[in-house]
Amino acid sequence: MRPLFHPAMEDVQPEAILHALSDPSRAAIFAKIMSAGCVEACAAVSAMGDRVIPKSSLSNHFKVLREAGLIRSERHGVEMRNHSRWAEVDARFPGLLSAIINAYASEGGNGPRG
Amino acid sequence: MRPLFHPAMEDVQPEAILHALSDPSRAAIFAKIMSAGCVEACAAVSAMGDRVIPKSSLSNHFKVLREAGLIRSERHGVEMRNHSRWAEVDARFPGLLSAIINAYASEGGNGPRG
DNA sequence: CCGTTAGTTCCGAAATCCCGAACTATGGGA
DNA sequence: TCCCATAGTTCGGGATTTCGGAACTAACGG
Repeated sequence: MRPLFHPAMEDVQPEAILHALSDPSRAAIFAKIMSAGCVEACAAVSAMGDRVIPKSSLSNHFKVLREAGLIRSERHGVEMRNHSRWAEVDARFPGLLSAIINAYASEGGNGPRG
Repeated sequence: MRPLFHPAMEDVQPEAILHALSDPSRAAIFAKIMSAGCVEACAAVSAMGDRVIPKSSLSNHFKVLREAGLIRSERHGVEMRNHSRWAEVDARFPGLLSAIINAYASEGGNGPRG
Protein backbone atom coordinates (compact mmCIF):
# COMPACT_ATOMS: atom_id res chain seq x y z
CA MET A 1 0.00 0.00 0.00
CA ARG A 2 1.92 2.96 -1.26
CA PRO A 3 2.11 6.10 0.87
CA LEU A 4 -0.93 8.21 0.04
CA PHE A 5 -0.26 10.91 -2.49
CA HIS A 6 -1.23 14.48 -1.68
CA PRO A 7 -0.60 17.13 -4.31
CA ALA A 8 1.10 20.38 -3.38
CA MET A 9 -1.48 23.16 -3.32
CA GLU A 10 0.27 24.93 -6.19
CA ASP A 11 -0.33 21.87 -8.34
CA VAL A 12 -4.03 21.73 -7.58
CA GLN A 13 -6.17 22.52 -10.58
CA PRO A 14 -9.67 23.94 -10.60
CA GLU A 15 -10.91 21.33 -13.06
CA ALA A 16 -9.91 18.56 -10.67
CA ILE A 17 -11.79 20.22 -7.83
CA LEU A 18 -14.89 20.75 -9.94
CA HIS A 19 -14.75 17.23 -11.24
CA ALA A 20 -14.33 15.81 -7.76
CA LEU A 21 -17.28 17.77 -6.41
CA SER A 22 -19.51 17.29 -9.43
CA ASP A 23 -20.38 13.89 -8.00
CA PRO A 24 -23.07 14.30 -5.35
CA SER A 25 -21.72 11.42 -3.28
CA ARG A 26 -18.28 12.97 -3.16
CA ALA A 27 -19.70 16.38 -2.46
CA ALA A 28 -21.67 14.89 0.42
CA ILE A 29 -18.58 13.20 1.79
CA PHE A 30 -16.59 16.38 1.50
CA ALA A 31 -19.35 18.44 3.13
CA LYS A 32 -19.35 15.98 6.00
CA ILE A 33 -15.60 16.24 6.41
CA MET A 34 -15.87 20.03 6.28
CA SER A 35 -18.59 20.25 8.89
CA ALA A 36 -17.11 17.62 11.16
CA GLY A 37 -13.60 19.01 10.74
CA CYS A 38 -12.41 15.46 10.42
CA VAL A 39 -13.98 12.14 9.53
CA GLU A 40 -12.37 9.21 11.18
CA ALA A 41 -13.06 6.53 8.69
CA CYS A 42 -14.31 5.69 5.29
CA ALA A 43 -16.84 3.37 6.85
CA ALA A 44 -18.18 6.22 8.99
CA VAL A 45 -19.48 7.68 5.81
CA SER A 46 -20.54 4.58 3.93
CA ALA A 47 -24.23 5.33 4.08
CA MET A 48 -24.80 8.84 2.81
CA GLY A 49 -28.48 9.64 2.83
CA ASP A 50 -30.38 6.54 1.78
CA ARG A 51 -27.76 4.98 -0.44
CA VAL A 52 -25.11 2.51 0.61
CA ILE A 53 -21.85 3.07 -1.20
CA PRO A 54 -19.80 -0.09 -1.76
CA LYS A 55 -16.45 0.17 -0.13
CA SER A 56 -14.39 -0.09 -3.29
CA SER A 57 -16.30 2.88 -4.65
CA LEU A 58 -15.88 4.70 -1.38
CA SER A 59 -12.17 4.09 -1.43
CA ASN A 60 -12.08 5.51 -4.91
CA HIS A 61 -14.12 8.57 -3.91
CA PHE A 62 -11.63 9.35 -1.16
CA LYS A 63 -8.80 8.92 -3.62
CA VAL A 64 -10.39 11.38 -6.04
CA LEU A 65 -10.94 13.93 -3.28
CA ARG A 66 -7.38 13.46 -2.07
CA GLU A 67 -5.80 13.79 -5.48
CA ALA A 68 -7.88 16.86 -6.22
CA GLY A 69 -6.22 18.44 -3.20
CA LEU A 70 -9.43 18.67 -1.20
CA ILE A 71 -8.60 16.39 1.71
CA ARG A 72 -5.65 15.00 3.54
CA SER A 73 -5.77 11.38 4.67
CA GLU A 74 -3.61 9.64 7.18
CA ARG A 75 -3.62 6.18 8.54
CA HIS A 76 -4.22 5.93 12.26
CA GLY A 77 -3.89 2.37 13.34
CA VAL A 78 -6.38 0.38 11.38
CA GLU A 79 -8.41 3.29 10.20
CA MET A 80 -8.08 6.35 8.06
CA ARG A 81 -8.44 9.86 9.28
CA ASN A 82 -9.52 12.40 6.71
CA HIS A 83 -9.53 16.10 7.13
CA SER A 84 -10.26 18.87 4.73
CA ARG A 85 -7.63 21.16 3.25
CA TRP A 86 -10.17 23.95 3.19
CA ALA A 87 -7.86 26.71 4.40
CA GLU A 88 -5.23 25.93 1.78
CA VAL A 89 -7.73 25.58 -1.02
CA ASP A 90 -9.54 28.72 0.00
CA ALA A 91 -6.31 30.65 0.00
CA ARG A 92 -5.63 29.52 -3.54
CA PHE A 93 -9.19 29.75 -4.88
CA PRO A 94 -11.05 32.19 -2.66
CA GLY A 95 -14.70 31.44 -2.10
CA LEU A 96 -14.76 28.43 -4.37
CA LEU A 97 -15.43 25.71 -1.85
CA SER A 98 -17.95 27.61 0.19
CA ALA A 99 -19.87 28.60 -2.93
CA ILE A 100 -20.02 24.96 -3.99
CA ILE A 101 -21.05 23.66 -0.60
CA ASN A 102 -23.66 26.39 -0.31
CA ALA A 103 -25.00 25.55 -3.75
CA TYR A 104 -25.54 21.94 -2.78
CA ALA A 105 -26.98 22.93 0.57
CA SER A 106 -29.49 25.34 -0.92
CA GLU A 107 -30.51 22.92 -3.61
CA GLY A 108 -30.96 19.88 -1.45
CA GLY A 109 -32.61 21.68 1.42
CA ASN A 110 -29.93 20.59 3.86
CA GLY A 111 -26.76 19.66 2.14
CA PRO A 112 -25.71 17.25 -0.54
CA ARG A 113 -26.63 13.64 -0.04
CA GLY A 114 -24.96 10.63 -1.53
CA MET B 1 -33.97 19.91 -35.16
CA ARG B 2 -36.03 20.12 -32.05
CA PRO B 3 -36.43 23.45 -30.27
CA LEU B 4 -33.46 23.86 -27.94
CA PHE B 5 -34.19 22.82 -24.40
CA HIS B 6 -33.47 25.24 -21.59
CA PRO B 7 -34.15 24.10 -18.05
CA ALA B 8 -36.10 26.30 -15.66
CA MET B 9 -33.69 27.77 -13.13
CA GLU B 10 -35.44 25.94 -10.32
CA ASP B 11 -34.56 22.65 -12.01
CA VAL B 12 -30.89 23.50 -12.37
CA GLN B 13 -28.68 21.33 -10.20
CA PRO B 14 -25.27 22.18 -8.81
CA GLU B 15 -23.76 18.90 -9.96
CA ALA B 16 -24.70 19.69 -13.55
CA ILE B 17 -23.03 23.09 -13.31
CA LEU B 18 -19.89 21.64 -11.76
CA HIS B 19 -19.76 18.89 -14.30
CA ALA B 20 -20.22 21.32 -17.17
CA LEU B 21 -17.47 23.60 -15.92
CA SER B 22 -15.08 20.83 -14.89
CA ASP B 23 -14.04 20.63 -18.52
CA PRO B 24 -11.51 23.37 -19.28
CA SER B 25 -12.77 23.79 -22.84
CA ARG B 26 -16.29 24.37 -21.65
CA ALA B 27 -15.13 26.64 -18.87
CA ALA B 28 -13.20 28.65 -21.44
CA ILE B 29 -16.23 28.89 -23.69
CA PHE B 30 -18.40 29.95 -20.80
CA ALA B 31 -15.86 32.53 -19.64
CA LYS B 32 -15.82 33.94 -23.14
CA ILE B 33 -19.59 34.19 -23.24
CA MET B 34 -19.56 35.83 -19.82
CA SER B 35 -16.98 38.41 -20.73
CA ALA B 36 -18.40 39.12 -24.16
CA GLY B 37 -21.96 39.15 -22.87
CA CYS B 38 -22.91 37.15 -25.91
CA VAL B 39 -21.13 34.95 -28.40
CA GLU B 40 -22.61 34.98 -31.81
CA ALA B 41 -21.68 31.56 -33.02
CA CYS B 42 -20.26 28.24 -32.16
CA ALA B 43 -17.68 28.70 -34.86
CA ALA B 44 -16.60 31.99 -33.29
CA VAL B 45 -15.22 29.99 -30.45
CA SER B 46 -13.89 26.97 -32.27
CA ALA B 47 -10.26 27.70 -31.54
CA MET B 48 -9.84 28.20 -27.81
CA GLY B 49 -6.23 28.86 -27.00
CA ASP B 50 -4.09 26.67 -29.19
CA ARG B 51 -6.48 23.80 -29.62
CA VAL B 52 -9.02 23.43 -32.39
CA ILE B 53 -12.20 21.83 -31.17
CA PRO B 54 -14.02 19.73 -33.77
CA LYS B 55 -17.46 21.06 -34.43
CA SER B 56 -19.34 18.01 -33.25
CA SER B 57 -17.55 18.31 -29.93
CA LEU B 58 -18.26 22.01 -29.86
CA SER B 59 -21.92 21.43 -30.50
CA ASN B 60 -21.94 18.99 -27.64
CA HIS B 61 -20.15 21.44 -25.33
CA PHE B 62 -22.80 24.05 -26.00
CA LYS B 63 -25.48 21.49 -25.35
CA VAL B 64 -23.95 20.57 -21.99
CA LEU B 65 -23.68 24.22 -20.99
CA ARG B 66 -27.24 24.85 -22.10
CA GLU B 67 -28.70 21.87 -20.28
CA ALA B 68 -26.78 22.74 -17.15
CA GLY B 69 -28.67 26.04 -17.19
CA LEU B 70 -25.56 28.13 -17.80
CA ILE B 71 -26.38 29.61 -21.17
CA ARG B 72 -29.32 30.40 -23.36
CA SER B 73 -29.04 29.75 -27.08
CA GLU B 74 -31.21 31.04 -29.84
CA ARG B 75 -31.09 30.65 -33.53
CA HIS B 76 -30.64 33.87 -35.46
CA GLY B 77 -30.83 33.13 -39.11
CA VAL B 78 -28.19 30.60 -39.90
CA GLU B 79 -26.24 31.07 -36.73
CA MET B 80 -26.63 30.58 -33.03
CA ARG B 81 -26.51 33.32 -30.47
CA ASN B 82 -25.44 32.27 -27.00
CA HIS B 83 -25.67 34.36 -23.91
CA SER B 84 -25.02 33.54 -20.32
CA ARG B 85 -27.70 33.08 -17.69
CA TRP B 86 -25.33 34.48 -15.10
CA ALA B 87 -27.87 36.66 -13.29
CA GLU B 88 -30.33 33.82 -12.88
CA VAL B 89 -27.71 31.31 -11.82
CA ASP B 90 -26.13 33.77 -9.43
CA ALA B 91 -29.49 34.44 -7.83
CA ARG B 92 -29.94 30.74 -7.24
CA PHE B 93 -26.35 29.87 -6.29
CA PRO B 94 -24.75 33.09 -5.08
CA GLY B 95 -21.08 33.48 -5.86
CA LEU B 96 -20.73 30.09 -7.48
CA LEU B 97 -20.00 31.13 -11.03
CA SER B 98 -17.67 33.98 -10.18
CA ALA B 99 -15.70 31.76 -7.80
CA ILE B 100 -15.28 29.17 -10.54
CA ILE B 101 -14.30 31.67 -13.21
CA ASN B 102 -11.87 33.32 -10.81
CA ALA B 103 -10.37 29.97 -9.94
CA TYR B 104 -9.63 29.22 -13.57
CA ALA B 105 -8.40 32.75 -14.16
CA SER B 106 -5.98 32.69 -11.25
CA GLU B 107 -4.71 29.24 -12.11
CA GLY B 108 -4.18 29.80 -15.79
CA GLY B 109 -2.73 33.26 -15.46
CA ASN B 110 -5.41 34.76 -17.65
CA GLY B 111 -8.49 32.64 -17.80
CA PRO B 112 -9.28 29.11 -18.79
CA ARG B 113 -8.15 27.98 -22.18
CA GLY B 114 -9.63 25.18 -24.21
C1' DC C 1 -0.85 -17.46 14.83
C1' DC C 2 -5.71 -16.70 13.84
C1' DG C 3 -9.72 -13.77 13.46
C1' DT C 4 -11.63 -9.32 12.81
C1' DT C 5 -11.89 -4.83 11.12
C1' DA C 6 -10.66 -1.18 7.67
C1' DG C 7 -9.30 -0.13 3.45
C1' DT C 8 -6.97 -1.03 -1.28
C1' DT C 9 -6.31 -3.25 -5.63
C1' DC C 10 -7.79 -5.88 -9.59
C1' DC C 11 -10.52 -6.46 -13.38
C1' DG C 12 -14.64 -6.96 -16.25
C1' DA C 13 -19.10 -4.78 -17.25
C1' DA C 14 -21.56 -0.51 -17.89
C1' DA C 15 -21.71 4.21 -18.78
C1' DT C 16 -19.55 8.35 -20.94
C1' DC C 17 -16.92 10.92 -23.88
C1' DC C 18 -14.91 12.11 -28.24
C1' DC C 19 -14.97 13.19 -33.02
C1' DG C 20 -15.41 12.06 -38.18
C1' DA C 21 -19.04 11.49 -41.40
C1' DA C 22 -23.51 12.23 -42.78
C1' DC C 23 -27.41 14.99 -42.18
C1' DT C 24 -30.64 19.22 -41.43
C1' DA C 25 -31.77 24.00 -41.51
C1' DT C 26 -31.41 28.71 -43.21
C1' DG C 27 -30.24 32.33 -46.43
C1' DG C 28 -28.47 34.08 -50.94
C1' DG C 29 -28.26 34.33 -55.49
C1' DA C 30 -29.54 33.60 -60.49
C1' DT D 1 -37.49 27.58 -57.69
C1' DC D 2 -33.27 25.15 -57.51
C1' DC D 3 -28.64 24.99 -56.07
C1' DC D 4 -24.90 26.24 -53.22
C1' DA D 5 -22.64 27.74 -49.04
C1' DT D 6 -22.62 28.21 -44.22
C1' DA D 7 -23.77 26.86 -39.36
C1' DG D 8 -24.88 23.54 -36.49
C1' DT D 9 -26.90 18.74 -35.12
C1' DT D 10 -27.15 13.81 -35.02
C1' DC D 11 -25.24 9.18 -35.64
C1' DG D 12 -22.09 5.59 -34.77
C1' DG D 13 -18.53 3.32 -32.73
C1' DG D 14 -13.89 3.30 -30.72
C1' DA D 15 -11.44 5.17 -26.52
C1' DT D 16 -11.72 6.41 -21.90
C1' DT D 17 -13.78 6.51 -17.32
C1' DT D 18 -16.53 4.84 -13.69
C1' DC D 19 -18.67 1.29 -10.89
C1' DG D 20 -18.53 -2.48 -7.78
C1' DG D 21 -17.76 -7.49 -6.43
C1' DA D 22 -14.02 -10.48 -5.09
C1' DA D 23 -9.67 -11.09 -3.49
C1' DC D 24 -5.96 -9.01 -1.17
C1' DT D 25 -3.14 -6.28 2.44
C1' DA D 26 -2.41 -3.90 6.86
C1' DA D 27 -3.06 -3.25 11.84
C1' DC D 28 -4.64 -4.73 16.11
C1' DG D 29 -6.50 -8.09 19.83
C1' DG D 30 -6.47 -12.05 21.85
